[in-house]
Amino acid sequence: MHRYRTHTCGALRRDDAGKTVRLSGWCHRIRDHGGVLFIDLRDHYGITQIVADPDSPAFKLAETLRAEWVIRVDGKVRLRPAGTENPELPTGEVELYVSEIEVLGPAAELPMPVAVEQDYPEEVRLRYRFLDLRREKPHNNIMLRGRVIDSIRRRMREAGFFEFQTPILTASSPEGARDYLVPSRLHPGKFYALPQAPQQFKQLIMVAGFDRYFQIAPCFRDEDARADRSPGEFYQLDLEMSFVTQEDVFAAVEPVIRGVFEEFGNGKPVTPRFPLIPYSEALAKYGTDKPDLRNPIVMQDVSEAFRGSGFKIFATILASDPAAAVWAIPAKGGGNRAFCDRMNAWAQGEGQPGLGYIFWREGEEGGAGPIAKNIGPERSRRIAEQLGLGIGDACFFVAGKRQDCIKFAGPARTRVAEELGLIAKDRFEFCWIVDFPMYEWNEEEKKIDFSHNPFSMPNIAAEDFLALDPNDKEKILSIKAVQYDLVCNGVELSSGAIRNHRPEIMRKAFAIAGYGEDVLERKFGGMLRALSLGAPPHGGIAPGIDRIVMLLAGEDNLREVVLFPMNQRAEDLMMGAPSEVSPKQLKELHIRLDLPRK
RNA sequence: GGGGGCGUAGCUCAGUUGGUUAGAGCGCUGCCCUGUCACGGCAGAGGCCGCGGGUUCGAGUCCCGUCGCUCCCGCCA
Repeated sequence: MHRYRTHTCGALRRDDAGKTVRLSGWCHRIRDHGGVLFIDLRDHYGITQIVADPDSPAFKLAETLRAEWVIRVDGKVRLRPAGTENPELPTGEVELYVSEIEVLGPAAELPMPVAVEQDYPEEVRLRYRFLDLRREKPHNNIMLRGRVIDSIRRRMREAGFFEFQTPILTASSPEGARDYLVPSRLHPGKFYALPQAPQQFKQLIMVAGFDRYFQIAPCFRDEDARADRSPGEFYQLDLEMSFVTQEDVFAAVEPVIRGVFEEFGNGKPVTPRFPLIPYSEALAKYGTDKPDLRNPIVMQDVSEAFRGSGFKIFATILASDPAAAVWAIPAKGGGNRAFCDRMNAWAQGEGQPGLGYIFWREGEEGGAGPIAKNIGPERSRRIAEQLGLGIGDACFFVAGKRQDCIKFAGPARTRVAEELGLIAKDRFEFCWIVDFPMYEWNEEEKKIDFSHNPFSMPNIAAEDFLALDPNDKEKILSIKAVQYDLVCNGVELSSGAIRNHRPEIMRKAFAIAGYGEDVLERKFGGMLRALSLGAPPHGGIAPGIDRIVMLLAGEDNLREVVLFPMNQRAEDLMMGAPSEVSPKQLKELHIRLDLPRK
């Protein structure tokens, strides 16, 4: 007989009755009736009921067991007495009548219970993560994560991709997020950086001729956390392909993502063909570049209905600024004053002056509410017509500079849909956001900046781009990059691009953003040299593994799908990271501390 | 760096307009209980009410500060 077990705690069935077996596991729950005692013995695979009574030689020891002790039990499998089977358990038809118990790992009083489904504070859960992970939900989430990654690897290999490892200790990169730095012992005053993403490496892999790269890649960024953004480190399905257009990347990635969501999405419908939505259209219709398409509300520009109207606030805004607009958020089924007032109060809570509205009800086809009174029935009827609204519906309005009002209209659109219950929860709605602007205007520094990743290819002919006048601000700001995002249910899953593989275009692109040749050489010299020695056109994308698993697990916090997450302040409460180091270690690294005074 | 929420027993939480000795459930200790599966019953231990200061005859409760956790903004693909 094996030292610890002949079966797992999820294995025994009716057919095993009569066998003498050995199980090991944790005491999940103990029910001591005095004369008969039950232990639910738990391991990774399941739960089996152990029974002891005073006739058993193990009874005395059994009475001393407590929750979460690890024990080994020997005994005979028997059918449970008729009427006492537990249909909730796969092993519920049988039980193990115990003859011998060995305590393998006793447990002190628990800082948090394991066998209870309840919410516990993050601090306790993270400090005792190993206990938290024994619980069913966290345990299953982590197993789901592993299965998702297995499936992704299989799908990527089948699609002709090959997995590579890229360095963890690398060079600090000038663009993007703050780096995690690692001091060099051999090179006083110099530092490695942990990669924010293997961006340059994967491009170099393409230059090296490997054609199709992927990696479940750890990425490190020293930025503040959010619920959907882990502090410090996270994983991406990083991939890159040579000789491809944007369409080729979509055609490669979309089936992998869709397949994974269909495989692990518990039957929830997945968008059959991910629609392409230009960035500017996404902002106009949904008020965000990561729209939740489960929300059916589509916004529209209704400026014309307010221009020169009796609603002076909006009319004045429109008259005073050619860039101003009035944005409409239609609210089907929201046609009552209570709802409209509630939304207005919400907007005020968000620091807005309010949220103007019209609603339509029986007998007031010309619209009700203060705005309708001011603009008159003709104009409000035109608005209803433009947005396809009728009796029982409402419409909210946001006015101002386009960018400003979109910033608020997006959350308002979400809020309206949530309040009215318009969001179809049980589905995965995907889309590609395309045609991101290449540059944006930096108002503070009065200069042109890259709006995304500087490695993206501009979406105009090479000769036209090279011929651009760096002072032609309007033309430059209108240029799109071959850059795209993958969005699901309002969560940005991924960002990618067709890369700029032409050194002269790269030089021009950086020059427009105000970077001289010397800066470019210093920061990206290696990359430029690689691109000047025979680089294939290439592009890729990097879907976030953690966010994919988060969506599939139905969680709204990344920490629920990360094995050992750090807290919001980027501390590992269990391991005690970050920690101070010895003076000797610092000396070796040529580092002297200069701590902030407190 | 900024804003919101929270902080009471090992854990989850209640605690009235400021008023005597701060409560409940789970867990823990002891006792009872032979078919439970969130077993049940009786008894008990366990509190710097995050910390510091203030107002008050009196503060878990009100005010100020501070620390911690969390959500958001900034930041971040």
